[in-house]
Amino acid sequence: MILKSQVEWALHCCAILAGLPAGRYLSTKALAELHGLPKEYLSKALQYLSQANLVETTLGPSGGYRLARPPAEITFLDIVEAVEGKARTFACNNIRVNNPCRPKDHCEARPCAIARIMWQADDAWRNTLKNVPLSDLIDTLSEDIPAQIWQDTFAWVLKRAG
Amino acid sequence: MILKSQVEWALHCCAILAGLPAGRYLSTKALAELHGLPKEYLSKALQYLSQANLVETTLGPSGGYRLARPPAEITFLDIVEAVEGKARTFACNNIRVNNPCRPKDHCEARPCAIARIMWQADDAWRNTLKNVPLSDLIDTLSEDIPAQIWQDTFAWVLKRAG
DNA sequence: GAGAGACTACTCGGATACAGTCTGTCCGAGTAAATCCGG
DNA sequence: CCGGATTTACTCGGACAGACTGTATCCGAGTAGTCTCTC
Repeated sequence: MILKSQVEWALHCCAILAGLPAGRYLSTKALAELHGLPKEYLSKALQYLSQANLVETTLGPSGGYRLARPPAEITFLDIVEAVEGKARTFACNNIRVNNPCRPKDHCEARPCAIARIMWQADDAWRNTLKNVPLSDLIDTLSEDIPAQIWQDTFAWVLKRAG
Repeated sequence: MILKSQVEWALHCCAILAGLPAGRYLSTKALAELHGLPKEYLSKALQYLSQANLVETTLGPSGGYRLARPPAEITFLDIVEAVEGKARTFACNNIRVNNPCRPKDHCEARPCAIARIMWQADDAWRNTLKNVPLSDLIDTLSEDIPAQIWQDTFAWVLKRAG
């Protein structure tokens, strides 16, 4: 079980979009070049973000994407779930009902104990992601990345932002 | 991203094996019938458990599997990792190095900030699973499942345990 | 010079192929039990 | 009746196909900007 690479791409793109001046858009083409990714496929990841109302789009020349909300109001979980879906990572198929010793009319009161535990772990995972807003990532990145590169990057981006 | 069904099967099988009297083995065939699963494929899940030294095997008539350690010393994480592998759920491809504004000789001091956060969530997930020993599952199950079914099941199992 | 209309070029979005993993199945090597035979 | 060799039947383990999701790509619908023509 491994998250699709789209998740990584979407997170990186959101980090860039979060640094855009208000009202500016950035195209898929620019985002793809910046990260060295296949433009057409990255487009699909951004579509997921659009369908989840995390980003807004504009068409035509100088069109592209921008965040639909301030970075402080977008969490990692929002982005991950937009790409991966909201389904739990553990699917319970209720195989306990196949137990030949179980009366056919027996009705289970609670979800399978195994599923409950696996879902607790899933909740822990999601809660961690839910507690990290996109703005936190920007703060961390601005500490990690040397100021020169940081500035150059956004100069590069602004030149392409419509 | 969803865990493979083998994980569910392995957990259920371990729960049954945990209830076996010391020294008895239970065959794949019996485990498959009990859970209504394809015997040959379930066998592969049990192989993972065997390779991880969670269970011991014996061949020949009345052969099968038994736990290699007391249930209190086997955690959910042990079982899940035996089947799914120990790789993190988020793979960082370091796409930040493709940034055209980054000097080619620049060496990153720390892992990508995005990866660090995703790995924190992964740790939270794993820690939850690590804190649930198999013995806890047995306790929960014996509360959930009506005593009659519980007894019938283990009578059924013992009849087939070699 | 200003405004309206048509044109163009660029964008996103969905529909379409390819690959890798998960799922499912098969058969062979090996072993413990059961059987049979001799003492 | 007892002990040992043989047979047997059952087990696990790895090798072999099919289905589904993830990956990658292409092309069409639509729009914002630009240019041109008219007033």
